[in-house]
Amino acid sequence: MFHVGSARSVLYNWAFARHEGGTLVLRIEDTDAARNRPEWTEGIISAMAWLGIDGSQYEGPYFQSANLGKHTEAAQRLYAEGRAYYCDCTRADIVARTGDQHHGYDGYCRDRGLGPGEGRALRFRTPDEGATVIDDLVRGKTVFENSSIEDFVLARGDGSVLFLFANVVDDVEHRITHVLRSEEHLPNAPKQQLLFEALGLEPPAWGHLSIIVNEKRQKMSKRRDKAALEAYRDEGYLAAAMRNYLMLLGWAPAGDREILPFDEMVAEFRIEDVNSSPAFFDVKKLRAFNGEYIRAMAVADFIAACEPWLRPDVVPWPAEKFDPVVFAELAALAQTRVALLPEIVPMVDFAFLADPVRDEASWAKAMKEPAAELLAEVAAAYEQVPWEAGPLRERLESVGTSFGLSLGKAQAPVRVAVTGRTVGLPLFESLAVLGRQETLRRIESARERVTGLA
RNA sequence: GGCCCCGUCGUCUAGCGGCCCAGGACGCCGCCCUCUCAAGGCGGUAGCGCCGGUUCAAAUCCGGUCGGGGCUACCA
Repeated sequence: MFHVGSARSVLYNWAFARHEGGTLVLRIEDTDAARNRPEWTEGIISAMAWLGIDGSQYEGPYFQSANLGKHTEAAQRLYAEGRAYYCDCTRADIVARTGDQHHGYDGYCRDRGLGPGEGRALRFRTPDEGATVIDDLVRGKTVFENSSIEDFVLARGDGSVLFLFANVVDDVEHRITHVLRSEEHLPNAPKQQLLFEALGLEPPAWGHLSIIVNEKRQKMSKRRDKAALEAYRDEGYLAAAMRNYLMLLGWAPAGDREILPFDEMVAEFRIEDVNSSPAFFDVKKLRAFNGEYIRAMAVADFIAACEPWLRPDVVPWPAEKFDPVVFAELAALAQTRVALLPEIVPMVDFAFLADPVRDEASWAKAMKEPAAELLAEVAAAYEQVPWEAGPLRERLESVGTSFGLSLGKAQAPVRVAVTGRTVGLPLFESLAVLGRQETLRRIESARERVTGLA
């Protein structure tokens, strides 16, 4: 699963890496689970590919267990140097002593001199005095009193190391220079920085990006919120629009610009300019951006982008009725009316359905007096006209006039008769594409129904 | 509870002591255009959480307060 929050970090990461000419390391921070859940990795990779981050721009996936030897080696070194000690306390022991579920470790085994053994965890001996300051690229300096940092666990009773520690060793292994991640990891930063120092290594530059929140201002969750990037792709959002929108969460290019080419954003982007307050993911604005990007496309590109929603197995009309030439003509008319790709389907379905859908609300609204008579007159007038938008419009307009109706009023019954709905593509162009025979058939069928009902 | 982070229109943001009785965008409202619906054009709506201080001058600096959030595992 690819969390939007992560997507955002990756995006920044990427922009930053491009800026610095670096490489992105894709690391699945899960020793065993990720191996058993290849779809996690695939999800991340496919989401990255969708956003335009191709395989040549990252390394990975990389699993912690691949570096097991180095992890235990580093842990042993810290133990040998007295920077870590063994502890046989269970969670229950600690709670019994401190009387508080939410209290950190109390340091009970600090000076008991326990050696390694089955069931004994290795804890880091946190400095008693002083403070650890995290100089963060996005939030400035944050001071953590060392006394407020508990003696956290480095390795479990079975010898396997924890994420926090494995992370540090892996960062060294990968020669990571910048750790850009989500704000929720900020409390881990001082612990890891202490670890770098204990290992005699230079800590990386930190950058903790704010989280993305839902309407309740809480961290987006995969369970509650639509946080998987792939879901947006499947709903018809364009990668370019998505990535443009995502870039604007917490950062803005100069000059009151919002929609601009990704290359320009990358060139202008500086991690130091990212603001540190959480942002709400506003789907309405994303949708508006998507519409802008769709309108900016060449018609041929728009048609190509619609393809996934035109596949025979997802489409509401019989596959053999689909005509790409007809679709191309209608698509040109639909482009300014589509904000999300799948919205194209109900706009053009009338052309490929044997009978148009019948939206009852539309019928009730449009098929009032004198609809039946008007439909009959229009049908008669359409028997002979040159079958082009201009003449079609003129004839309907003059029929309307004879009923004392404006064009706006007069077109409604015809529109509903032919397309089934009260709103849609420009009517006369649509009729021109549909053809005389089918248009007359639908008008006649609608007239009969209206008469029958009356 | 403890540690930490955050606080400009409903939302995303610009702003880094005078250019700001706060600019842009989405949303919303109105008008124009118009065969419906869009698109487009024009206009409008709405905000510096609060209280003190520093200063000739504060959205911008300082203190406090209130509010929101994150973390708090031998998970990642």
